[in-house]
Amino acid sequence: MENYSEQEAIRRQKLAKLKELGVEPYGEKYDVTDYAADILGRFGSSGDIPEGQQVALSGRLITIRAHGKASFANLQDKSGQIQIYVRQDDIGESEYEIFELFDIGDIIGLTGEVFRTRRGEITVAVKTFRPLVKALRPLPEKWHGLTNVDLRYRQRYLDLIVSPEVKKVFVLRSKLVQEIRNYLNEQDFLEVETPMMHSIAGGATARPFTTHHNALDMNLYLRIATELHLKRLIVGGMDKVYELGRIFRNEGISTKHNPEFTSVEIYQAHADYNDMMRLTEELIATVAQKVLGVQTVTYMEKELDLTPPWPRLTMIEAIRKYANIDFDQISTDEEAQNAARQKGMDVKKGAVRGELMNEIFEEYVEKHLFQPTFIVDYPIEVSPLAKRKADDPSMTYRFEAFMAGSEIANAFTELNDPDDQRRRFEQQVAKREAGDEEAQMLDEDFLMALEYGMPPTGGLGIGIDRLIMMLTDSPSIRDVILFPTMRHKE
RNA sequence: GAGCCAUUAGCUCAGUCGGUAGAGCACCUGACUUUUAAUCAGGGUGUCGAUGGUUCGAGUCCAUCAUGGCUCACCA
Repeated sequence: MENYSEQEAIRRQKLAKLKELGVEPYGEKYDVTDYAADILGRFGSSGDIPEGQQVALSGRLITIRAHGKASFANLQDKSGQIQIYVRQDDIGESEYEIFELFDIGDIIGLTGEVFRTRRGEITVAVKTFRPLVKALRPLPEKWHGLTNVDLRYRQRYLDLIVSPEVKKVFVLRSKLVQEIRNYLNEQDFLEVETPMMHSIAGGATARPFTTHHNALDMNLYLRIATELHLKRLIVGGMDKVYELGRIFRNEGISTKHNPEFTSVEIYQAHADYNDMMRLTEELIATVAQKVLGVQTVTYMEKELDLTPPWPRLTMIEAIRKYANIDFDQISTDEEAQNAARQKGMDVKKGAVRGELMNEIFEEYVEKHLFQPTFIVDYPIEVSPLAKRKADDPSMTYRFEAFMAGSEIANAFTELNDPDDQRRRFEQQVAKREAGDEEAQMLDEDFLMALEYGMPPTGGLGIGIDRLIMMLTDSPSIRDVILFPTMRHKE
């Protein structure tokens, strides 16, 4: 007992007392017929409540106001809270004695009749009740709730109990994800599941997590993208597929990055990146409309208008506009290096035009892209899986969508020339051998698939967590991930 | 990985110049049968993140470490 805090010890004493009185503190399933929000909705904010409105509900006691031989309390269930009223005269002395052993945090089931108090609050006058579970630890304070972010993430269940707005975000997340699926399913896309453990981590430039399979004595990577497997399915004739699921990248943690995050990748044969742009803006606007009822949301105190069509700007135009550099006038690596140096950037030896273009874009342009914007046509050096533009072989049919200064989607007309793909992989391997741990690996098996022939295809990836951030006005990715990655605490 | 900040009761926080630890909520005792941040009277429940050091004396000063947040770097 000496390890328990005073409050825990007292709760355990009450637990023992309940058992002494012949009451099982960990009750069986309770037959619930009503939920708090439904009851409140049924009777409105004023007016008489007819007699005989019987209800049965269960939930957690969130506040208790004892007045001697009667008590008020608030009961919280999945729908919200409702006040309950317990009177010794109504339930009898021995039952009231049991009720007095309840603490904030306990879960009980009860039946009663709905009435309106003098002050007008809809309340359930309890007739019968039963303990369902005794809480052995006290809940966080009712007024300030749980604000210690460390505890909020590590003990998310407490955050959910005491912070309705936190719960609301995760309910919205669930609905938004469901609507993404609905939208894609209605468009005749097929949801598939591909391996999460890869022998080659491909489809993105990122450092993977590694693991090991004992029976096969084989090292495996957790996937960093779903791309290469989904394209194999396109080769296989599954013309419209998507996968919505977890991706793992062994990189930094920030308000925009969690080591595991959720993406949806969508592939459509006989489509190109223009089709993917339309799909992106329609998909996002539609799910916002369906779940939030609007296409204009507030993010960080600014209006974010999701209504299609979103503006399209080539990367070269965007750089000209925000960084005042005209890459149409820059054709060599040396000229690009000079332009970057003039901007005050640290230019690596041997940096090439396409990489510098991308760096300048990320440094000077991205942060300006608050309203949803498509940045179109990316340099080939940073787009090893995208198809080369017919009219400019240094550029690809690729776009990224930006919202609130963050990249939320990446898409291209897929590269389906296996020989070109092999050369691009080989360039990545060379970068890798030069020490770039994020450069891609050569996936021979994927190249073989391409050699069987992949039809012209548009592919799209959307970062679900970031999209949810924007749609729920959440400043940190940890606000939209129930259990964000945390350091292990001793 | 770097810089800055934080860590005190179950929770939210104060703690002055280094002098034996404080408040609100929660909790305990008593009163109270329509309250609602219930009220009234009483009660402080603590390894001051950890370990060293300085000092007669450390929550407070110094060092190291741990955890978290923010910013930067990396990344989506």
